[in-house]
Amino acid sequence: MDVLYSAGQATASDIHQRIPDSPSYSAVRALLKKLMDKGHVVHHRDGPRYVYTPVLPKDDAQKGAVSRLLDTFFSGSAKDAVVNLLGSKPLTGDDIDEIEEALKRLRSTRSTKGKRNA
Amino acid sequence: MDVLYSAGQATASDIHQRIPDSPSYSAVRALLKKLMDKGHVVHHRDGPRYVYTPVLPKDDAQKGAVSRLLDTFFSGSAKDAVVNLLGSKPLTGDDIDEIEEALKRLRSTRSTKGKRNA
DNA sequence: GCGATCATGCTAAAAAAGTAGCATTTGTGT
DNA sequence: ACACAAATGCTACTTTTTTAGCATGATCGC
Repeated sequence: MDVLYSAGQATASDIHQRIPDSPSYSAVRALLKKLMDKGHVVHHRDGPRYVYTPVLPKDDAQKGAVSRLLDTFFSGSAKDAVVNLLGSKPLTGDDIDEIEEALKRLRSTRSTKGKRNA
Repeated sequence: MDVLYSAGQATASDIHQRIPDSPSYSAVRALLKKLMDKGHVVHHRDGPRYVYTPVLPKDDAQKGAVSRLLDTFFSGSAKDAVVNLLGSKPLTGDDIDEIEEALKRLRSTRSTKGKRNA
């Protein structure tokens, strides 16, 4: 599913190739069939092969994944996660500016100005 | 493993209880034994039971998990993830202040002032 | 059209995970 | 000390997953 969400859609062999230490091609195909049965993915024909697509919209899956990560490693604190992210990867000046703007928007959204708590 | 990283350490029944839709207690115990064999967790006695602890330090596991999430849902962009996080959960004013400070520290670290790119 | 190639549909077998249950050990409370 | 509760060690069994392989159907190049 990670591959599917990352690529948007993929064929069986795509998926097999993009999984590090992946099981056999047979296993990947069997899994895809099971995911089809369970309704987690759909496929459509593209020439001689199937292209698989996740059913749950990416945004929804993302929400769940982020929430799980927050709970597991950041005690559910988005703030802690953000601070960690800021330190984990190099950001360009433009990146920082964008984040700054998002922060500004956040502040202006928060009730009336000057207040200190939620 | 999520439970272990979230709690720091846990007993078999802790883990069993904290997993939603969890398999049987037997399965959890069997899995823990396998994780022991593979060297992913260790345990020590605490009275009549075992307390399990992950071997890989939390920071390392976190790094891997964050990296995977970034790749799967944010094209590897920490900036996109941060912006998403800012919009996903309500933050207190203090939270925003802390993030602001982290941003400030980041800017001051980045080469000489006034520059626009990495 | 024809052969080669590639992906699928399917089957059978091996490997792994999940399950249940019980004997044994450890600790708790009376 | 004793009965009771709880967790482990172990074992046998069931279910699921993984695997390999082959026949069928679709596409591409010649």
